[in-house]
Amino acid sequence: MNATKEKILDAAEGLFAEHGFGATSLRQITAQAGVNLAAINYHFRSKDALIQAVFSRRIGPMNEKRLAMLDACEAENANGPLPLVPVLRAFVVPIFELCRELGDRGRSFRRLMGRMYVEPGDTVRKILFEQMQIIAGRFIAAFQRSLPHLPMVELLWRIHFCIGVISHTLAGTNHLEVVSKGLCDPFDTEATTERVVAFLVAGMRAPLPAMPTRS
Amino acid sequence: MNATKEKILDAAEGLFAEHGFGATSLRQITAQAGVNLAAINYHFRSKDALIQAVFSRRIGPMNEKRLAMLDACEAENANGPLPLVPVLRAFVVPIFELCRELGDRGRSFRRLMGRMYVEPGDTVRKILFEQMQIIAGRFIAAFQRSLPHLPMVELLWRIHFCIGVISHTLAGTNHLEVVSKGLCDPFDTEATTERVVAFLVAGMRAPLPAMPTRS
DNA sequence: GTATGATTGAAACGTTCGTATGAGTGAGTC
DNA sequence: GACTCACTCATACGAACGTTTCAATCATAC
Repeated sequence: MNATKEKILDAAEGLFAEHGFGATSLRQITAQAGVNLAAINYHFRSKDALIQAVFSRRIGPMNEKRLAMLDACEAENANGPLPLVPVLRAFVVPIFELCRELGDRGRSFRRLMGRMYVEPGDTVRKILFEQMQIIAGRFIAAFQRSLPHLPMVELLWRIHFCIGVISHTLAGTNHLEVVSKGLCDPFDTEATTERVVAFLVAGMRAPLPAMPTRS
Repeated sequence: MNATKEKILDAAEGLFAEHGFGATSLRQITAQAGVNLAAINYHFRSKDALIQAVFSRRIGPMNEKRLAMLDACEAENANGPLPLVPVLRAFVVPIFELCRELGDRGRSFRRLMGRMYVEPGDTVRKILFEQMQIIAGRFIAAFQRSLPHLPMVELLWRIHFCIGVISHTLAGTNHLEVVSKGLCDPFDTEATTERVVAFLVAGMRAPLPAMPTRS
Protein backbone atom coordinates (compact mmCIF):
# COMPACT_ATOMS: atom_id res chain seq x y z
CA MET A 1 0.00 0.00 0.00
CA ASN A 2 1.06 3.57 -0.62
CA ALA A 3 3.26 4.90 2.17
CA THR A 4 1.40 8.19 2.41
CA LYS A 5 -1.92 6.42 2.63
CA GLU A 6 -0.66 4.31 5.50
CA LYS A 7 0.87 7.26 7.31
CA ILE A 8 -2.50 8.98 7.12
CA LEU A 9 -4.32 5.92 8.46
CA ASP A 10 -1.88 5.61 11.36
CA ALA A 11 -2.08 9.26 12.29
CA ALA A 12 -5.85 9.29 11.96
CA GLU A 13 -6.22 6.20 14.13
CA GLY A 14 -4.22 7.79 16.90
CA LEU A 15 -5.89 11.16 16.75
CA PHE A 16 -9.41 9.77 16.42
CA ALA A 17 -8.75 7.63 19.48
CA GLU A 18 -7.39 10.57 21.42
CA HIS A 19 -9.87 13.31 20.54
CA GLY A 20 -12.78 11.65 18.78
CA PHE A 21 -13.86 11.92 15.18
CA GLY A 22 -15.59 15.26 15.20
CA ALA A 23 -12.88 16.98 17.19
CA THR A 24 -10.06 15.76 14.97
CA SER A 25 -9.45 17.92 11.92
CA LEU A 26 -7.93 16.75 8.70
CA ARG A 27 -5.22 19.33 9.19
CA GLN A 28 -4.18 17.76 12.49
CA ILE A 29 -4.01 14.39 10.79
CA THR A 30 -1.91 15.53 7.85
CA ALA A 31 0.36 17.50 10.17
CA GLN A 32 0.98 14.46 12.37
CA ALA A 33 1.43 12.22 9.35
CA GLY A 34 3.79 14.69 7.75
CA VAL A 35 1.87 14.79 4.50
CA ASN A 36 -0.02 17.39 2.55
CA LEU A 37 -3.58 18.30 3.42
CA ALA A 38 -4.86 17.41 -0.03
CA ALA A 39 -3.49 13.90 0.27
CA ILE A 40 -6.51 12.88 2.33
CA ASN A 41 -8.98 13.88 -0.32
CA TYR A 42 -6.80 12.26 -2.94
CA HIS A 43 -6.31 8.87 -1.31
CA PHE A 44 -9.67 8.78 0.42
CA ARG A 45 -12.58 10.76 -0.89
CA SER A 46 -13.66 12.52 2.26
CA LYS A 47 -13.32 12.55 6.01
CA ASP A 48 -16.14 10.05 6.33
CA ALA A 49 -14.42 7.70 3.92
CA LEU A 50 -11.23 8.06 5.95
CA ILE A 51 -13.03 7.09 9.13
CA GLN A 52 -14.44 4.07 7.36
CA ALA A 53 -10.97 3.11 6.13
CA VAL A 54 -9.44 3.45 9.59
CA PHE A 55 -11.94 0.93 10.93
CA SER A 56 -12.06 -1.57 8.11
CA ARG A 57 -8.30 -1.94 8.11
CA ARG A 58 -8.59 -3.62 11.51
CA ILE A 59 -12.07 -5.02 11.94
CA GLY A 60 -12.08 -7.35 8.96
CA PRO A 61 -9.16 -9.50 10.14
CA MET A 62 -10.49 -9.46 13.69
CA ASN A 63 -13.90 -10.83 12.76
CA GLU A 64 -12.28 -13.45 10.57
CA LYS A 65 -10.37 -14.65 13.59
CA ARG A 66 -13.52 -14.69 15.66
CA LEU A 67 -15.32 -16.82 13.13
CA ALA A 68 -12.32 -19.12 12.77
CA MET A 69 -12.30 -19.76 16.52
CA LEU A 70 -16.02 -20.34 16.47
CA ASP A 71 -15.66 -22.73 13.55
CA ALA A 72 -13.03 -24.70 15.45
CA CYS A 73 -15.21 -24.84 18.54
CA GLU A 74 -18.23 -26.03 16.60
CA ALA A 75 -16.16 -28.63 14.76
CA GLU A 76 -14.88 -30.06 18.04
CA ASN A 77 -18.41 -30.35 19.39
CA ALA A 78 -20.33 -31.32 16.31
CA ASN A 79 -22.44 -33.95 17.99
CA GLY A 80 -23.17 -32.56 21.38
CA PRO A 81 -23.86 -29.48 23.38
CA LEU A 82 -21.61 -26.53 22.68
CA PRO A 83 -19.62 -25.56 25.78
CA LEU A 84 -20.08 -21.90 26.73
CA VAL A 85 -16.50 -20.98 27.52
CA PRO A 86 -14.96 -21.54 24.09
CA VAL A 87 -17.85 -19.74 22.41
CA LEU A 88 -17.32 -16.78 24.68
CA ARG A 89 -13.59 -16.95 24.11
CA ALA A 90 -14.12 -16.88 20.35
CA PHE A 91 -16.11 -13.71 20.87
CA VAL A 92 -13.72 -12.03 23.31
CA VAL A 93 -10.18 -13.21 22.69
CA PRO A 94 -9.53 -12.08 19.10
CA ILE A 95 -10.27 -8.47 19.84
CA PHE A 96 -7.85 -8.33 22.75
CA GLU A 97 -5.30 -10.36 20.82
CA LEU A 98 -5.43 -7.90 17.96
CA CYS A 99 -4.77 -5.05 20.38
CA ARG A 100 -1.79 -6.88 21.79
CA GLU A 101 -0.38 -7.64 18.36
CA LEU A 102 -0.60 -4.01 17.40
CA GLY A 103 1.67 -3.06 20.29
CA ASP A 104 1.68 0.62 21.10
CA ARG A 105 -0.70 1.29 18.27
CA GLY A 106 -3.09 -1.13 19.92
CA ARG A 107 -3.75 1.40 22.64
CA SER A 108 -5.24 3.73 20.10
CA PHE A 109 -7.19 0.99 18.40
CA ARG A 110 -8.64 -0.19 21.69
CA ARG A 111 -10.06 3.18 22.47
CA LEU A 112 -11.49 3.45 18.98
CA MET A 113 -13.14 0.07 19.19
CA GLY A 114 -14.54 0.81 22.59
CA ARG A 115 -15.92 4.10 21.43
CA MET A 116 -17.49 3.00 18.20
CA TYR A 117 -20.41 1.41 20.01
CA VAL A 118 -21.47 4.71 21.52
CA GLU A 119 -20.33 7.05 18.81
CA PRO A 120 -23.10 9.26 17.50
CA GLY A 121 -23.40 10.02 13.84
CA ASP A 122 -24.32 7.87 10.89
CA THR A 123 -20.80 7.19 9.67
CA VAL A 124 -19.57 5.05 12.51
CA ARG A 125 -23.04 3.66 13.13
CA LYS A 126 -23.18 2.32 9.60
CA ILE A 127 -19.76 0.71 9.77
CA LEU A 128 -20.67 -0.97 13.03
CA PHE A 129 -23.91 -2.36 11.65
CA GLU A 130 -22.24 -3.80 8.60
CA GLN A 131 -19.56 -5.50 10.66
CA MET A 132 -22.07 -6.77 13.21
CA GLN A 133 -24.28 -8.36 10.60
CA ILE A 134 -21.38 -10.58 9.60
CA ILE A 135 -20.88 -12.22 12.98
CA ALA A 136 -24.09 -11.57 14.92
CA GLY A 137 -26.08 -14.44 13.48
CA ARG A 138 -23.34 -16.99 13.94
CA PHE A 139 -22.66 -16.06 17.54
CA ILE A 140 -26.28 -15.82 18.56
CA ALA A 141 -26.85 -19.32 17.23
CA ALA A 142 -23.76 -20.59 19.03
CA PHE A 143 -24.74 -19.02 22.34
CA GLN A 144 -28.18 -20.51 21.96
CA ARG A 145 -26.67 -23.95 21.59
CA SER A 146 -24.56 -23.32 24.69
CA LEU A 147 -27.41 -22.03 26.80
CA PRO A 148 -30.47 -23.80 25.42
CA HIS A 149 -32.55 -23.17 28.53
CA LEU A 150 -32.21 -19.40 28.16
CA PRO A 151 -35.12 -17.66 26.42
CA MET A 152 -34.05 -15.77 23.31
CA VAL A 153 -34.91 -12.39 24.81
CA GLU A 154 -32.70 -13.00 27.81
CA LEU A 155 -29.93 -14.35 25.65
CA LEU A 156 -29.88 -11.27 23.46
CA TRP A 157 -29.85 -9.00 26.48
CA ARG A 158 -26.93 -10.88 27.94
CA ILE A 159 -24.96 -10.73 24.72
CA HIS A 160 -25.67 -7.02 24.82
CA PHE A 161 -24.25 -6.88 28.33
CA CYS A 162 -21.16 -8.79 27.19
CA ILE A 163 -20.55 -6.26 24.47
CA GLY A 164 -20.86 -3.57 27.11
CA VAL A 165 -18.13 -5.11 29.23
CA ILE A 166 -15.86 -5.61 26.26
CA SER A 167 -16.49 -2.17 24.86
CA HIS A 168 -15.96 -0.43 28.18
CA THR A 169 -12.83 -2.41 28.92
CA LEU A 170 -11.43 -1.59 25.51
CA ALA A 171 -12.37 2.06 25.67
CA GLY A 172 -10.01 2.12 28.60
CA THR A 173 -10.44 5.58 29.86
CA ASN A 174 -7.97 5.89 32.67
CA HIS A 175 -10.63 5.88 35.38
CA LEU A 176 -9.69 2.42 36.50
CA GLU A 177 -6.03 3.27 36.76
CA VAL A 178 -6.82 6.39 38.74
CA VAL A 179 -9.26 4.76 41.12
CA SER A 180 -7.00 1.79 41.70
CA LYS A 181 -3.96 4.04 42.04
CA GLY A 182 -2.11 1.97 39.46
CA LEU A 183 -3.14 -1.35 40.97
CA CYS A 184 -5.03 -2.34 37.83
CA ASP A 185 -3.14 -2.39 34.56
CA PRO A 186 -5.48 -2.33 31.56
CA PHE A 187 -2.58 -3.06 29.22
CA ASP A 188 -1.84 -6.44 30.73
CA THR A 189 -3.90 -7.81 27.89
CA GLU A 190 -3.81 -11.49 28.73
CA ALA A 191 -4.85 -11.09 32.35
CA THR A 192 -7.55 -8.65 31.32
CA THR A 193 -8.90 -11.16 28.83
CA GLU A 194 -9.13 -13.85 31.51
CA ARG A 195 -10.87 -11.48 33.89
CA VAL A 196 -13.36 -10.46 31.25
CA VAL A 197 -14.10 -14.06 30.28
CA ALA A 198 -14.57 -15.12 33.90
CA PHE A 199 -16.99 -12.27 34.51
CA LEU A 200 -18.95 -12.87 31.34
CA VAL A 201 -19.21 -16.63 31.78
CA ALA A 202 -20.76 -16.09 35.17
CA GLY A 203 -23.06 -13.41 33.85
CA MET A 204 -24.27 -15.54 30.98
CA ARG A 205 -25.02 -18.38 33.36
CA ALA A 206 -26.82 -16.20 35.88
CA PRO A 207 -30.22 -17.43 37.04
CA LEU A 208 -33.16 -15.78 35.33
CA PRO A 209 -34.06 -12.47 36.96
CA ALA A 210 -37.36 -12.15 38.78
CA MET A 211 -39.35 -9.97 36.44
CA PRO A 212 -41.33 -7.11 37.92
CA THR A 213 -45.07 -7.59 37.72
CA ARG A 214 -46.32 -5.18 35.12
CA SER A 215 -49.02 -2.91 36.40
CA MET B 1 -34.95 28.99 37.37
CA ASN B 2 -35.09 31.23 34.34
CA ALA B 3 -37.34 29.78 31.64
CA THR B 4 -34.86 30.52 28.86
CA LYS B 5 -32.08 28.85 30.77
CA GLU B 6 -34.17 25.72 31.18
CA LYS B 7 -35.26 25.68 27.55
CA ILE B 8 -31.61 25.79 26.58
CA LEU B 9 -30.71 22.95 28.93
CA ASP B 10 -33.54 20.79 27.61
CA ALA B 11 -32.68 21.41 23.98
CA ALA B 12 -28.98 20.89 24.62
CA GLU B 13 -29.61 17.64 26.45
CA GLY B 14 -31.57 16.26 23.55
CA LEU B 15 -29.21 17.39 20.84
CA PHE B 16 -26.07 16.35 22.70
CA ALA B 17 -27.58 12.91 23.16
CA GLU B 18 -28.53 12.68 19.51
CA HIS B 19 -25.43 14.03 17.80
CA GLY B 20 -22.73 14.27 20.45
CA PHE B 21 -21.12 17.34 21.94
CA GLY B 22 -18.74 18.29 19.22
CA ALA B 23 -21.26 17.84 16.44
CA THR B 24 -23.95 19.93 18.13
CA SER B 25 -23.64 23.64 17.48
CA LEU B 26 -24.91 26.37 19.73
CA ARG B 27 -27.03 27.56 16.84
CA GLN B 28 -28.83 24.22 16.64
CA ILE B 29 -29.48 24.40 20.36
CA THR B 30 -30.86 27.93 20.36
CA ALA B 31 -32.93 27.17 17.27
CA GLN B 32 -34.50 24.13 18.93
CA ALA B 33 -35.01 25.98 22.19
CA GLY B 34 -36.52 28.94 20.39
CA VAL B 35 -34.20 31.44 22.02
CA ASN B 36 -31.55 33.81 20.82
CA LEU B 37 -28.03 32.62 20.13
CA ALA B 38 -26.50 35.04 22.60
CA ALA B 39 -28.63 33.63 25.41
CA ILE B 40 -26.23 30.73 25.80
CA ASN B 41 -23.26 32.94 26.40
CA TYR B 42 -25.32 35.09 28.69
CA HIS B 43 -26.76 32.38 30.93
CA PHE B 44 -23.79 30.06 30.71
CA ARG B 45 -20.38 31.38 29.91
CA SER B 46 -19.40 29.08 27.11
CA LYS B 47 -20.24 25.84 25.37
CA ASP B 48 -18.10 23.91 27.83
CA ALA B 49 -19.93 25.44 30.76
CA LEU B 50 -23.22 24.52 29.10
CA ILE B 51 -22.13 20.90 28.79
CA GLN B 52 -21.19 20.93 32.44
CA ALA B 53 -24.58 22.38 33.37
CA VAL B 54 -26.45 19.79 31.33
CA PHE B 55 -24.79 17.04 33.32
CA SER B 56 -24.82 18.48 36.78
CA ARG B 57 -28.55 19.15 36.61
CA ARG B 58 -29.12 15.39 36.63
CA ILE B 59 -26.13 13.67 38.15
CA GLY B 60 -26.21 15.33 41.54
CA PRO B 61 -29.67 14.05 42.52
CA MET B 62 -28.86 10.64 41.10
CA ASN B 63 -25.75 10.17 43.19
CA GLU B 64 -27.59 11.38 46.26
CA LYS B 65 -30.12 8.63 45.71
CA ARG B 66 -27.37 6.09 45.28
CA LEU B 67 -25.75 7.06 48.53
CA ALA B 68 -29.11 7.09 50.30
CA MET B 69 -29.81 3.52 49.22
CA LEU B 70 -26.32 2.51 50.27
CA ASP B 71 -26.80 4.19 53.63
CA ALA B 72 -30.03 2.29 54.17
CA CYS B 73 -28.39 -0.97 53.22
CA GLU B 74 -25.48 -0.40 55.56
CA ALA B 75 -27.79 0.61 58.38
CA GLU B 76 -29.78 -2.60 58.03
CA ASN B 77 -26.62 -4.68 58.17
CA ALA B 78 -24.54 -2.78 60.66
CA ASN B 79 -23.32 -5.83 62.53
CA GLY B 80 -22.78 -8.40 59.90
CA PRO B 81 -21.74 -9.08 56.37
CA LEU B 82 -23.15 -6.75 53.76
CA PRO B 83 -25.31 -8.64 51.25
CA LEU B 84 -24.18 -8.10 47.67
CA VAL B 85 -27.53 -7.63 46.00
CA PRO B 86 -28.67 -4.48 47.80
CA VAL B 87 -25.25 -2.90 47.35
CA LEU B 88 -25.42 -3.58 43.65
CA ARG B 89 -28.98 -2.30 43.54
CA ALA B 90 -27.92 0.92 45.22
CA PHE B 91 -25.39 1.31 42.46
CA VAL B 92 -27.65 0.37 39.56
CA VAL B 93 -31.24 1.21 40.37
CA PRO B 94 -31.11 5.01 40.87
CA ILE B 95 -29.72 5.68 37.44
CA PHE B 96 -32.43 3.69 35.71
CA GLU B 97 -35.05 5.12 38.01
CA LEU B 98 -34.00 8.63 37.12
CA CYS B 99 -34.34 7.80 33.43
CA ARG B 100 -37.82 6.47 34.01
CA GLU B 101 -38.87 9.48 36.02
CA LEU B 102 -37.73 11.78 33.27
CA GLY B 103 -40.12 10.12 30.84
CA ASP B 104 -39.44 10.90 27.22
CA ARG B 105 -36.59 13.16 28.19
CA GLY B 106 -35.06 10.19 29.94
CA ARG B 107 -34.25 8.66 26.58
CA SER B 108 -31.93 11.52 25.85
CA PHE B 109 -30.41 11.49 29.29
CA ARG B 110 -29.73 7.76 29.09
CA ARG B 111 -27.72 8.14 25.94
CA LEU B 112 -25.80 11.03 27.45
CA MET B 113 -24.98 9.11 30.60
CA GLY B 114 -23.93 6.08 28.62
CA ARG B 115 -21.72 8.13 26.41
CA MET B 116 -20.00 10.21 29.03
CA TYR B 117 -17.79 7.31 30.03
CA VAL B 118 -16.25 7.09 26.60
CA GLU B 119 -16.44 10.69 25.55
CA PRO B 120 -13.10 12.15 24.56
CA GLY B 121 -12.14 15.64 25.55
CA ASP B 122 -11.31 17.17 28.88
CA THR B 123 -14.70 18.75 29.54
CA VAL B 124 -16.74 15.61 30.03
CA ARG B 125 -13.77 13.73 31.44
CA LYS B 126 -13.44 16.27 34.22
CA ILE B 127 -17.13 16.22 35.10
CA LEU B 128 -17.06 12.44 35.27
CA PHE B 129 -14.05 12.38 37.56
CA GLU B 130 -15.57 14.86 39.95
CA GLN B 131 -18.81 12.95 40.18
CA MET B 132 -17.03 9.63 40.52
CA GLN B 133 -14.89 10.79 43.40
CA ILE B 134 -18.03 11.40 45.40
CA ILE B 135 -19.34 7.86 45.29
CA ALA B 136 -16.38 5.69 44.29
CA GLY B 137 -14.88 5.35 47.75
CA ARG B 138 -18.15 4.52 49.41
CA PHE B 139 -19.11 1.86 46.91
CA ILE B 140 -15.69 0.24 46.75
CA ALA B 141 -15.76 -0.13 50.52
CA ALA B 142 -19.25 -1.55 50.42
CA PHE B 143 -18.44 -4.06 47.70
CA GLN B 144 -15.38 -5.08 49.65
CA ARG B 145 -17.55 -5.82 52.65
CA SER B 146 -19.89 -7.84 50.44
CA LEU B 147 -17.14 -9.83 48.77
CA PRO B 148 -14.39 -10.02 51.37
CA HIS B 149 -12.69 -12.97 49.73
CA LEU B 150 -12.13 -11.05 46.50
CA PRO B 151 -8.69 -9.43 46.14
CA MET B 152 -8.86 -5.67 45.68
CA VAL B 153 -7.49 -5.80 42.14
CA GLU B 154 -10.18 -8.22 41.05
CA LEU B 155 -12.84 -6.24 42.84
CA LEU B 156 -11.91 -3.04 41.05
CA TRP B 157 -11.85 -4.78 37.70
CA ARG B 158 -15.29 -6.18 38.32
CA ILE B 159 -16.71 -2.83 39.34
CA HIS B 160 -15.22 -1.57 36.12
CA PHE B 161 -17.07 -4.31 34.23
CA CYS B 162 -20.30 -3.40 36.00
CA ILE B 163 -19.94 0.19 34.87
CA GLY B 164 -19.41 -1.13 31.35
CA VAL B 165 -22.69 -3.03 31.40
CA ILE B 166 -24.58 -0.09 32.85
CA SER B 167 -23.02 2.42 30.50
CA HIS B 168 -23.61 0.30 27.42
CA THR B 169 -27.16 -0.46 28.42
CA LEU B 170 -27.87 3.20 28.99
CA ALA B 171 -26.16 4.34 25.82
CA GLY B 172 -28.85 2.30 24.13
CA THR B 173 -27.83 2.50 20.58
CA ASN B 174 -30.55 0.68 18.74
CA HIS B 175 -28.37 -2.32 17.91
CA LEU B 176 -30.20 -4.50 20.35
CA GLU B 177 -33.59 -3.56 18.97
CA VAL B 178 -32.42 -4.23 15.44
CA VAL B 179 -30.74 -7.54 16.18
CA SER B 180 -33.65 -8.76 18.25
CA LYS B 181 -36.13 -7.46 15.67
CA GLY B 182 -37.99 -5.63 18.40
CA LEU B 183 -37.97 -8.56 20.79
CA CYS B 184 -35.92 -6.61 23.32
CA ASP B 185 -37.31 -3.31 24.56
CA PRO B 186 -34.62 -1.13 26.16
CA PHE B 187 -37.25 1.26 27.43
CA ASP B 188 -38.92 -1.29 29.65
CA THR B 189 -36.84 0.21 32.41
CA GLU B 190 -37.85 -2.00 35.29
CA ALA B 191 -37.28 -5.26 33.47
CA THR B 192 -33.99 -3.97 32.14
CA THR B 193 -32.89 -3.09 35.66
CA GLU B 194 -33.63 -6.60 36.89
CA ARG B 195 -31.77 -8.13 33.98
CA VAL B 196 -28.75 -5.93 34.60
CA VAL B 197 -28.71 -6.71 38.31
CA ALA B 198 -28.99 -10.45 37.72
CA PHE B 199 -26.12 -10.38 35.25
CA LEU B 200 -23.91 -8.24 37.46
CA VAL B 201 -24.55 -10.21 40.64
CA ALA B 202 -23.43 -13.35 38.89
CA GLY B 203 -20.43 -11.60 37.41
CA MET B 204 -19.33 -10.19 40.75
CA ARG B 205 -19.57 -13.63 42.31
CA ALA B 206 -17.70 -15.37 39.52
CA PRO B 207 -14.85 -17.65 40.57
CA LEU B 208 -11.42 -16.11 40.25
CA PRO B 209 -10.05 -16.40 36.73
CA ALA B 210 -7.06 -18.63 36.11
CA MET B 211 -4.34 -16.10 35.48
CA PRO B 212 -2.01 -16.69 32.56
CA THR B 213 1.53 -17.56 33.59
CA ARG B 214 3.62 -14.55 32.76
CA SER B 215 6.55 -15.43 30.51
C1' DG C 1 -43.51 58.08 35.01
C1' DT C 2 -39.00 57.24 35.33
C1' DA C 3 -34.73 55.17 36.61
C1' DT C 4 -32.44 50.63 37.08
C1' DG C 5 -30.75 46.18 36.32
C1' DA C 6 -31.59 41.89 34.20
C1' DT C 7 -32.58 39.78 29.94
C1' DT C 8 -33.10 39.41 24.89
C1' DG C 9 -32.24 40.74 20.00
C1' DA C 10 -29.75 41.28 15.53
C1' DA C 11 -25.49 41.50 13.61
C1' DA C 12 -20.75 40.93 13.24
C1' DC C 13 -16.07 39.19 14.72
C1' DG C 14 -12.06 36.25 13.63
C1' DT C 15 -11.08 31.43 13.22
C1' DT C 16 -11.23 26.90 11.58
C1' DC C 17 -13.36 23.49 9.19
C1' DG C 18 -13.89 20.06 4.89
C1' DT C 19 -13.27 20.28 0.25
C1' DA C 20 -11.65 21.75 -4.38
C1' DT C 21 -8.35 23.43 -7.80
C1' DG C 22 -4.46 23.57 -10.66
C1' DA C 23 0.31 23.74 -11.04
C1' DG C 24 4.35 21.01 -10.05
C1' DT C 25 7.21 16.66 -9.34
C1' DG C 26 9.27 12.25 -10.37
C1' DA C 27 9.56 7.53 -11.85
C1' DG C 28 8.56 4.54 -15.76
C1' DT C 29 7.59 3.75 -21.03
C1' DC C 30 8.28 4.33 -25.65
C1' DG D 1 13.81 13.62 -24.88
C1' DA D 2 8.87 13.60 -24.86
C1' DC D 3 4.86 11.59 -22.90
C1' DT D 4 2.11 9.51 -19.26
C1' DC D 5 0.28 8.83 -14.96
C1' DA D 6 0.27 8.65 -10.07
C1' DC D 7 1.11 11.54 -6.67
C1' DT D 8 2.24 15.86 -3.91
C1' DC D 9 2.08 20.62 -3.12
C1' DA D 10 0.48 25.49 -2.00
C1' DT D 11 -3.45 27.94 -1.99
C1' DA D 12 -8.19 29.26 -2.11
C1' DC D 13 -13.28 28.68 -1.38
C1' DG D 14 -17.54 28.97 1.06
C1' DA D 15 -19.67 27.51 5.09
C1' DA D 16 -20.13 26.95 9.88
C1' DC D 17 -18.27 27.49 14.20
C1' DG D 18 -17.93 29.84 19.25
C1' DT D 19 -17.84 34.18 20.90
C1' DT D 20 -18.61 39.27 21.33
C1' DT D 21 -20.82 43.62 20.99
C1' DC D 22 -24.28 46.90 21.78
C1' DA D 23 -28.74 48.56 21.26
C1' DA D 24 -33.56 47.26 22.41
C1' DT D 25 -36.75 45.41 25.66
C1' DC D 26 -38.77 44.08 29.87
C1' DA D 27 -40.06 43.84 34.80
C1' DT D 28 -39.71 46.11 38.99
C1' DA D 29 -38.93 49.64 42.63
C1' DC D 30 -39.09 54.31 43.63
